[in-house]
Amino acid sequence: MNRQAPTLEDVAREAGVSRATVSRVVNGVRNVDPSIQDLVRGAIERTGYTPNRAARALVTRRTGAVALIVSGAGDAFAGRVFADPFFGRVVNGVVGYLRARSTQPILLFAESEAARRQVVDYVGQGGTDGALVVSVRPDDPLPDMLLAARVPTVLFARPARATPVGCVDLDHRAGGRLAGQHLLARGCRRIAVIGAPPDLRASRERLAGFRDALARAGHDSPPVAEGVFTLDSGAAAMTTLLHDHPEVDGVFAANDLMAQGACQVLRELGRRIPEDVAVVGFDDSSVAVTCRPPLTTVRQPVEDMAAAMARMLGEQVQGTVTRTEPRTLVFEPQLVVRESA
Amino acid sequence: MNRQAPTLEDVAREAGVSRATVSRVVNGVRNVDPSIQDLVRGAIERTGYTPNRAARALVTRRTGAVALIVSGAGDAFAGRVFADPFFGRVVNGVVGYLRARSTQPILLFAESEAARRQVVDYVGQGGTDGALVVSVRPDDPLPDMLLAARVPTVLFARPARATPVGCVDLDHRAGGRLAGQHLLARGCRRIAVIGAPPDLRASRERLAGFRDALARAGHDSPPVAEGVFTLDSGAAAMTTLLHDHPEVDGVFAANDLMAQGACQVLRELGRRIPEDVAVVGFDDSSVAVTCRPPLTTVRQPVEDMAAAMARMLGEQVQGTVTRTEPRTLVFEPQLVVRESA
DNA sequence: ATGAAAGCGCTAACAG
DNA sequence: CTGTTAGCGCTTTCAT
Repeated sequence: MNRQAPTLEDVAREAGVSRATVSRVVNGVRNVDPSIQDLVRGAIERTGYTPNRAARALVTRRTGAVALIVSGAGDAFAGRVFADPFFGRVVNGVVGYLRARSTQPILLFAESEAARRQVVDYVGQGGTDGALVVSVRPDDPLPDMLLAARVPTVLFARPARATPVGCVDLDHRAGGRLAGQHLLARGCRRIAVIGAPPDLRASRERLAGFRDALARAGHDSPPVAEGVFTLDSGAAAMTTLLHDHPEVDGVFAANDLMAQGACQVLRELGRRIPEDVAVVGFDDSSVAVTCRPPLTTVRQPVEDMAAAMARMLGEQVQGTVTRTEPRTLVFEPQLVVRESA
Repeated sequence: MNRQAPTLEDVAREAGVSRATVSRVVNGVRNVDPSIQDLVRGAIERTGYTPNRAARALVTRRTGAVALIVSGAGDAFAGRVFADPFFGRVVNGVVGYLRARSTQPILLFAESEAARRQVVDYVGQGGTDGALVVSVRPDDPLPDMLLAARVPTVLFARPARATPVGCVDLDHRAGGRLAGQHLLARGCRRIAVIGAPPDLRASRERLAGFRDALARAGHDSPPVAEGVFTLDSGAAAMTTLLHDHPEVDGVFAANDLMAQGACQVLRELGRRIPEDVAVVGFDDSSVAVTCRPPLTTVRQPVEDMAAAMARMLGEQVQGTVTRTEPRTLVFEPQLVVRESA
């Protein structure tokens, strides 16, 4: 245990070559005689050499790691994040992309003011080469903090305030429209909405798109009950809706989790889905499949968006000096029809 | 953008002192004249200095970061992990403990052979000071790989093979017993079990404890249908159970997610919970509360266990040369009575 | 194709 | 209490 980890120097001595040569072999640089390569590889094997990340990062100014920061607020934040299948899809998308490029994805939680500071310090001090941020709150200060710390950053979803930073986003309005058209097409006439916090651009646009669709078909603007993306809040909103509009025959929920909550309430009250009330969700997260009945929903290509986010960051980090404008990549939603509508 | 990040040297020049003094101020070492401290702090402010993590880690041989590795297998691994509220509790426990010690918790996913290699490289090359591992599979090779790479490691749950490594675990047998006693006490007589993969020690012990309780009360060993900890598998197991034993009046599921699946099936078939069939889960994860009806369950003090795991690792990393035996810390489960039983 | 040498930015003895 | 001096382990010119 006392033995220090072997260094490049040790390997060089063992192989009878210089440090530089060993370094070249380790990093797969050409211009090394094949026989010497074997020699070195043998020595590496024997010594059990492992490069030292810190030393390498110090000179290359690169860590080979990228942070995926889930940012929001509240106690038991991780618990909430882990209860929402949406994040799983983001992580999968990012991890899939980064693995193939032998970059280490690192998941960080910024759940409080103190945590934000710690996280910004970590990446700002060169703990990673850049940051991918998924914010839960619209007025999240994290992106600005990251920018101030000169950390290459890409966001999932455009921030409320215009910020000079790359991001990927969805055409939420088109998604809302898709939901509205579908409900109309299957004959619903007394339609209601379980909305989401209107301070989120995504919430507003989903709702606007949905209203669009109804308006174009000559329908009134639907009643809206607001939730906060959780199952419980969806159930509560559905209860409210049913109380005020017992004759409702179609519901659009701003995400799948709330749609699931709505379904639970509906079924408890003996309403058949979709016969009595049709339900459309949003996201196409994993609950859309496990929900009873499986949800018809507006699919957000989250994995693709996440991968694109990682790719954008990669380009920014590689940073050919060409300082390109931070772009926003907008993806198109898609209606997935299952049983609930 | 071209300006190099300021270094200790720059700050020293700006403040008119030596590098060492600035370093002392930055690291809060005593023995620095207060007036000079102010001088230095001013210079830091003006230059916008941020310490370089790599340089610091290189000399201190410490990163101030700890990896929390979620290890398992399968496509869309992150998706599954994020669908299981259990992990959220682990993360919360670890994060809570580490934050207070200004250590950066880093979440890593080891979902495939390649990923495992990458992750072991990352931490083995000094990317973090140690690893906390939560394995999904009993024969996970990761702990051994970590050990071979000389990474300080602590596990959540004892591994199948004896491994010289610290871990925290639950008295699963006692937990099973608690569930059995409760079902018996509320008058259930035709009891069945939704089990979990028997290659997991935890599964076997929960079941053994449950059987214990029944046996002591003079009951036969209950029928068992096996699931894999997911909602779907719980529903499927419940369906099987009802088919083979339609008269069942009490069910013990090896985790909450499966219990929830069971509840869904039961309700669809018109069985009232707990009047017709009482259901007891395991874990007391967040679904226990959101489930309809809320689940009576065996609580696993996951947050405490996770914090203890982080603490053990901390002690190991600080490593007074005293090489203590790797211990296993065993926690006691607790019955939480809600509505389902 | 290989080696020698100069740091990367920081901490930690050791002097003074 | 402060400054000087060695490195930590690695990559990377620049010679050879």
